[in-house]
Amino acid sequence: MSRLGRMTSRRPYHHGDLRRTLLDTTAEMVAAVGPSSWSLREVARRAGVSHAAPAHHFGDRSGLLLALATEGFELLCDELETTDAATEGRPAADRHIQQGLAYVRFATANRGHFAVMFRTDLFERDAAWIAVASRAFELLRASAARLCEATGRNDLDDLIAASWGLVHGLADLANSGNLGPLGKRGPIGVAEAALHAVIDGPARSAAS
Amino acid sequence: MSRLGRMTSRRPYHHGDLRRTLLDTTAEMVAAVGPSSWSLREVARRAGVSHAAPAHHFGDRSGLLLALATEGFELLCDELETTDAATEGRPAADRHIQQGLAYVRFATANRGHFAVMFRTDLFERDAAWIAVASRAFELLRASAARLCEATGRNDLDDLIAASWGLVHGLADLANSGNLGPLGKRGPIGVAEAALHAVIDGPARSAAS
DNA sequence: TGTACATCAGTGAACGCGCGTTCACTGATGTAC
DNA sequence: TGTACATCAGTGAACGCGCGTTCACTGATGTAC
Repeated sequence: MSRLGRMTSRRPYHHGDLRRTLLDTTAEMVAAVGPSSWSLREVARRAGVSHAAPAHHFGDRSGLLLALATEGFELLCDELETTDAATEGRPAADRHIQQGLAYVRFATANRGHFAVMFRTDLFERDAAWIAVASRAFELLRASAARLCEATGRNDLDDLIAASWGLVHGLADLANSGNLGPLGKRGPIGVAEAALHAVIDGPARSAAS
Repeated sequence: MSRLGRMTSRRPYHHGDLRRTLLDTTAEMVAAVGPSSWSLREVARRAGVSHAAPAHHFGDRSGLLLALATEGFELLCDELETTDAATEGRPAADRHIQQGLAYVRFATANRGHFAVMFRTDLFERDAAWIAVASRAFELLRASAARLCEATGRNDLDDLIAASWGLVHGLADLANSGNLGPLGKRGPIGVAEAALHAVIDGPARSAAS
């Protein structure tokens, strides 16, 4: 087979956007096999690149994970901010619920990222990770604080813990396939009903 | 050094309770490095036994994980049932909150088990796993149902999803060290406040 | 427009390692008679 | 109480494998003049 005959398959020496490709491929692999069982070599293989190439962009295994985790928080912040902007003018309780749903939406749509973001045993936290993780937390806090102010609640920290725990837990259970019969409505549906049941109180939930 | 001089260190050929020891050791390792990064050989090493010994009791790697996961659900059921018995006669809301705290207590006290129980990508579900996982779910459902009946709520499924998600999420965040400033009260303290804020409603939480 | 050179991105061979599993074995225990 | 034998639990050597990392390299790109 002549090399000259193939016009389109002539892979260039430089990849073009290898960094991006490696992040995407790793996210896919992590979503499939978890944040520990993927391998650098397999990622490189799927990206169509020699197994030593990733080192150029991320240093080592944990460098790639750190980059993925950081990107995850950025995507989460985007989702939260977009949702916040899109719900402007609506009641604080509604908006807070929508923030929670944004969390679940992000987590189920980006399973690879989500599976890695909080696994600080797998990488060394750096300034960028801390900054963006804090930013995500602040967005959540702001939403909860708005709700507290609107309703006269004075249990901000408890509301944060409850909201975050609830959406985080449901996202994790959904991603690991453990919602069982509860999951018939899909992760977002379950989370929406659960948040209503708990933020608005049972009366409203029952009425809906 | 003479072998005859040591009376106590004469390790017997048979271990005595190797199965138990392997489960404990694996739980420790999983708690330390996650449910994928532990190795059968290291577990055997720590148990002071040849690396081929575990195969005798669990077949292979995933067999050991399945056993650990199943035991985890048994421990969880124990915790829930004990707590349920201990709170007899108290109001349904209190009892439901205590069930949630039992979940968090179990998850933080048995991190290795908890990290494995829902990871059905790592082992093949068998009849025993399904049975005991269902039993745990039924305990949760029963507690939520009692609360619904006592208060006239008709959103059982939503209450289950909210409660389970909340405690599961907080347990996971606590175990991965991501509760941040929220975690100052400890996982149980956070969960208790969050459950109050959401089950009793904010009024009571604020008053406490 | 052309040439020299620095920089960058990706290669491929080599390394050493720990792993899971298999297998024929041996030491210990329990049971039948 | 003693002997034969089956069963069970653990051994240790061997296998083949995929892994992460290192390293000298080469192809491609960009910049200075």
